[in-house]
Amino acid sequence: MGRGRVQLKRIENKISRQVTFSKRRTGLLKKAHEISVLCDADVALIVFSTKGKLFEYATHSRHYDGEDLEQLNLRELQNVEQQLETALKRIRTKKNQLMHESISELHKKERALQERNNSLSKKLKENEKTSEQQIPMLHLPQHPPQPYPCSVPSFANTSGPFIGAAMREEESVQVQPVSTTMMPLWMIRHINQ
Amino acid sequence: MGRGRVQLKRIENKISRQVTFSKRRTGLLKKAHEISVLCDADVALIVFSTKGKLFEYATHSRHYDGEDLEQLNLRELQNVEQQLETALKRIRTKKNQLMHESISELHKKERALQERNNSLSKKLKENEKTSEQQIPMLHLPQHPPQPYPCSVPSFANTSGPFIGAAMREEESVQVQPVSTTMMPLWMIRHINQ
DNA sequence: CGATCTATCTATAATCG
DNA sequence: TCGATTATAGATAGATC
Repeated sequence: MGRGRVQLKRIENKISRQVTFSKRRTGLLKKAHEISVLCDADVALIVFSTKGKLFEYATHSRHYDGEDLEQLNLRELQNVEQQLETALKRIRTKKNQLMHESISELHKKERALQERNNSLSKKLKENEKTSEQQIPMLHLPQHPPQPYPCSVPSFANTSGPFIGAAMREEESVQVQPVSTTMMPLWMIRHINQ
Repeated sequence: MGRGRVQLKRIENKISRQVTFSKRRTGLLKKAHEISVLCDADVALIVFSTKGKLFEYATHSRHYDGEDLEQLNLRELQNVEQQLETALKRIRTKKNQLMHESISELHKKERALQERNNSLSKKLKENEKTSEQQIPMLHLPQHPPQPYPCSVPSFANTSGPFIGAAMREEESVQVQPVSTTMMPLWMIRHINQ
């Protein structure tokens, strides 16, 4: 639109990319609003600029801040509570599974290294018999002989500081097919700010 | 667009509303895609038809289904877990507060009714002295004398079946100002399908 | 329902202040 | 960085199949 055909690729000129973003963002929000009104549809639209600035539109926005929470009746709250609990359970399950695998992997490596270590020591000792050189043993910090856990406990309060990292991908942009389970992960971050 | 100006209000004709929805939805998704590519922006767009059918676009979609969860590293999971926990805490706090208020309100009403009841009984007895009519006392089902709770316990597992109700509002649609805490409640429901 | 076809209406790229 | 302006590209309402 406007004076010249548009190539569908990143605008390299920073200035005009910024300008285009501003204009198209406005247009997009407007259209989102229009379709919601004209067609009685629920719409949620979230746009982040390259710099991370957030713009959004939503047909009804029952936020998670105190004031709007007031509006929710008990049944709604029970529903949300249930939903969040289920999500939390899944996240924990996955996290524990990953830690489990991680630990298992480390044990394996540890054993392998220990064996290697032993065989090296052995060879060294043999060498020492033929030479006069003394090479000190390497002492690795020793884990207590950890029993292999059947289930890893939940680590509810061990989260580190928020690292808003690496959620961008360069060329994976495309129209997604319809699915009811889709939700970009970074959206969740905005539940709590 | 097209042959005639558009009034920004719900299209009453069901057929053309449906058609318009289909056309504009396509356009909206396309524009969402374009701005994301042209301006290197992250975009998430979710549209529900009146009938609840879901359409969406997202620049990167790390879903919550098993497969994509695989991709998430521990740090990500810890973050999400923390976020969900915080959200859950707030939801519970609010729910408990509402129940608390509700109980308090009911107690108040109960007391008022009891007083009214007592005074009515009194009057009745006085009347009985002057007439021969016998009017039976009203027996209300009696609550045990409930102590006023300082804190209402959490009802983690009392949620009823999901009721996907009443999230629509007729005329509250408008472009929202930018905020970092916004997230429509109904989105959360889609975390767990 | 979708797809296609215009006539029109909108959005916006380029430009200037 | 912002608003206006304007020429055009693009979106789409209504109609037809």
